[in-house]
Amino acid sequence: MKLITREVDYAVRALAAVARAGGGLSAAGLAGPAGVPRPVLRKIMQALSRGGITRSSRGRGGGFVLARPPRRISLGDIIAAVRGPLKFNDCVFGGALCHNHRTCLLRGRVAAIERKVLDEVRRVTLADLS
Amino acid sequence: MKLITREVDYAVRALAAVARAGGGLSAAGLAGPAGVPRPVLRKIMQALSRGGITRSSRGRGGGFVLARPPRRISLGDIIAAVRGPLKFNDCVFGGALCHNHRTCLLRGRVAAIERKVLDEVRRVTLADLS
DNA sequence: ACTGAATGATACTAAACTTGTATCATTTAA
DNA sequence: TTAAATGATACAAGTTTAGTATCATTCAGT
Ligand code: FES
Ligand code: FES
Repeated sequence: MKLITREVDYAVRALAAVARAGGGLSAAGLAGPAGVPRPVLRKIMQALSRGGITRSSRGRGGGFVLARPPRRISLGDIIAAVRGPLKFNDCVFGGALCHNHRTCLLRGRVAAIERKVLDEVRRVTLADLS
Repeated sequence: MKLITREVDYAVRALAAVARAGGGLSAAGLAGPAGVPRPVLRKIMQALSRGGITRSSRGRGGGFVLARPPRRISLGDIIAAVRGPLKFNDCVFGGALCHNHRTCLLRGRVAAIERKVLDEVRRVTLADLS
């Protein structure tokens, strides 16, 4: 039951490195020091760019920069970009027609807990993590 | 990223049924109405008994009863019995010798969030869910 | 005693998700 | 023109979750 997957952890460390560096960093430059397989980091950085957390420049000398200051990038943003939006309360029967949807005993409670967790992960920013 | 797995959901519904029934209920008696595969429910009930949430009696006429009143059975207890203790912050590198353990940026933060979630799931009791 | 209904314990298969790998296309600076 | 970089995808391997199958053990009723 992981809140933080390995990819999220990689993402956080990579972003922290980018923040430190100031300038742009390439995936290769990030993977090496962090001990992350290069293709994996590439995939993660691509997700972060798609999610609007970094901006990328292609071609020779290209790389990644933060799209906004560290203080405005939250752990929640990072999780959302890498794994998709945090959803604790997805119906355990795969959505669609859940015959218990109305009488579900847990749905509301779990949704409430999810909201609190969301608050927490949004409160932690990259600035706190550097 | 599921806080509640299908098995936990099954467990909650089964326990609610046991609570309603007052007396003992067999796995067969529980599985049918809830629409859960019988062997699956059996496995879950066994886990709940091992976890001290229900007490079982074997043999003909046997079945399960709550080991304590619904108000004293929390969602946290149920999750722990069925899936093992809730751990959000397991080191994403599988524990052992994590070369980042000391410098890990996330560990403390995630542990704090985990504690809050634990508080929440412990606050919700079977009585609330029935 | 015997039988049948029930749980205890385990081993196994199948499906879903996470993690890591591999390619090819596109862009850009030198 | 070339080499270094990202974009986009497809694939393989590993891990976790979900479901199935068996056999052993207990116990009430006859
Ligand atoms: S199980 Fe589908 S909503 Fe609760
Ligand atoms: S990655 Fe191992 S402790 Fe953070």
